[in-house]
Amino acid sequence: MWSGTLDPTEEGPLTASIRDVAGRAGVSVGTVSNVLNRPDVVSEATRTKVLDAIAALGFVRNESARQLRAGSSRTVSLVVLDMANPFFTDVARGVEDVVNAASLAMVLCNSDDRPEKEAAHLGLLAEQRVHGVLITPTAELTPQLDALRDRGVPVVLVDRRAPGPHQCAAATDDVLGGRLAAEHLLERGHRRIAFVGGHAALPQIRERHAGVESAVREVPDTELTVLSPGELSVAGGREAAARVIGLPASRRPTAAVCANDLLALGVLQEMVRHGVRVPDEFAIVGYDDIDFAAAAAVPLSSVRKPRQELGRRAAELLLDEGREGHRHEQPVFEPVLVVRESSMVRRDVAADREGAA
Amino acid sequence: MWSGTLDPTEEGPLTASIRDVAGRAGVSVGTVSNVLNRPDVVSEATRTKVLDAIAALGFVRNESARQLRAGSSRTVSLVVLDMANPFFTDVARGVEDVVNAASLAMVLCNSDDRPEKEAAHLGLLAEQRVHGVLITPTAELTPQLDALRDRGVPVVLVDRRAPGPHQCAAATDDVLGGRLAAEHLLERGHRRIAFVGGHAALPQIRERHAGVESAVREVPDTELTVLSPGELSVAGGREAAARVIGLPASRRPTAAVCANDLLALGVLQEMVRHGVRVPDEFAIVGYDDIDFAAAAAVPLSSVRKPRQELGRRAAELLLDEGREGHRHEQPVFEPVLVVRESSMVRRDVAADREGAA
DNA sequence: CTGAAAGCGCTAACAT
DNA sequence: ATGTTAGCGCTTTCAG
Repeated sequence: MWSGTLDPTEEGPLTASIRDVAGRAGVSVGTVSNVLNRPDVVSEATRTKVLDAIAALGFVRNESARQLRAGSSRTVSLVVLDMANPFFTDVARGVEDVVNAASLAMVLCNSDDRPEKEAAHLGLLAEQRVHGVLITPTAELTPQLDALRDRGVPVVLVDRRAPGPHQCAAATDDVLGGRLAAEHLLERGHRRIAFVGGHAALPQIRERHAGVESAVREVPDTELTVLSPGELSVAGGREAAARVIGLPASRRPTAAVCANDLLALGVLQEMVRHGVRVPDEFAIVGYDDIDFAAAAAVPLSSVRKPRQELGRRAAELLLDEGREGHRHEQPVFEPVLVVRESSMVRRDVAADREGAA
Repeated sequence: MWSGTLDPTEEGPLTASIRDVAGRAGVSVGTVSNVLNRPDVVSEATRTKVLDAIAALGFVRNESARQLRAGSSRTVSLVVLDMANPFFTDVARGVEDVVNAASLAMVLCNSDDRPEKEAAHLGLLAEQRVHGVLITPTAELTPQLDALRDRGVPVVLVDRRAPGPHQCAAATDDVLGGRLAAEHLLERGHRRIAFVGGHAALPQIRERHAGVESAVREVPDTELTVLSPGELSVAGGREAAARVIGLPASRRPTAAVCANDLLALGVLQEMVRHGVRVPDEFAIVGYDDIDFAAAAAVPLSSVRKPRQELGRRAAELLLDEGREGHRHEQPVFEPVLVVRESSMVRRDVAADREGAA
């Protein structure tokens, strides 16, 4: 016999449970559950009865209860370094496509490039028994990530190479990217080049730096100035540019490779503000090739990464982790240099420079 | 007597429960729960015993179980129209600050301006018994929102006026915003003005349009051309600009007010691509004043809204909905016009224009 | 201060 | 095809 809490004549103000539905439809809870999860196994007649009751009561499944039973949630989490960086929202778009197609939900977490925030998020995600975690970690890898993996939660690194073979990662060849940017500037005749990075703890940044450095080293009589503004943002770029401008002319770089486009945009702004002509007096190459790069005051040359594809691939790897006989994969995408106005030296200027050299 | 599933000598590969902890610490589950939730009520000695067991087992609370018991989750959801629009990530930042301070988590959902996606998200959120929903709804208000509210889930509209007094909303005076933009262009001597909106169903867009229209109407011998590209994005802006360029010179507008900055950036790009000089031949005013507006090829004039503040305020209202004696509030923020180069006519050109008129 | 036990809503055996 | 029931992990009375 059913003894629900709801008077069947009036719809309760609060949430109806599966038992209320069963009561109203005159069936058992098991049957209601079947209607919800295996509709084919229940007769047409009772199914409509149940569906009617559901509609009448405004019943909505309680996901917590499902999860508790199932042991894990239907949610995949993407933890990014900077939600405001379009690079990451593009990655997120790729993730979302794949994850939604698998009828899972994506939740976006922002670590703000701060380990404490990252740790807090990972803690919550662990408590929520998320289905999997996609993450671009801050600086060094947290032990929390291993802990998660130990508990059986798939973890895939995004835009970051895996430190070992025991995990999946979808990354970009950032050494190559840095090299492409630097070689381009060297070919254009630049000899004093700046690398605008962030705090050097981030491996992606270190790799880009390494690429730039090795390219610059291969050419004689070159000089590399490294700048590390406080954050990888437009403000950080402005900060770095201000420092460049402050250098004595003899040591001042004539071009910069920036570790991302936000920095590049900031450098550009500050240069323009000080009347430094870009690219004639100072050339700039960004990194990521976010959409705004092409729309900048001076359209920005940039090292393009397959942003959505990175997210998609990472998500696919994550979903595969659950399957039988999964093998960890670590695809590395090749970046491509997109040359725009910010690094195109006009012929006359180039000639001047050669004349002076 | 305890009968857990874990051999106390080895740490289980899977998740330990509160019972395992209790077993290992030699106390009851109630006590473990107390250590977790009301540490002050348990003696120093047992507390450390329990804490040790927790550490040894790598125990992590199961949030689903907590939620099931509590009836609602510790999560607030923000549903936005376009995750890739920096306006919304700025709003999200404001929300996050408030929500985290209340030790709740924020999850960001992207409706992509599509009612079906919005509906799908709201459905999931209902199942998850979220603590509250902040939303910039697509077009007309979904019945689902009322349904959520009926179930006792607080809902606050963001960047959108409430249709009635029975809900909270944090909005901007978009009629004023549209008017500010249009008056500015009229003062600069423009008489044929374009309004670049999206599909006119979005009330925010309609209001901006209304503001522009009323300002234009007040001046004799003016003409307003309305363009409605497919989406409120950079691509949409390019599309609109292409249409403007296609108009016969006699009817072609000399300036545009765009419904958001992405559109404005698109218009700018397309104009530049066709050799139309901005602002001399075509002036542009955007809307939202996202950070990238100032960094555009031609720095963009824009109607500034308090983006983070909008998010913060909305989140505060949401949190207040839970409290005793809550009164619905509908703050309306005043936008401010920020004039930059994209709408500054050079003196000589202005003189030409006057001479011609 | 601690232990015992009920129950949140759901699913999946198992029984009918 | 449908009903019955155990139990997922946790919190919270209520006893002791």
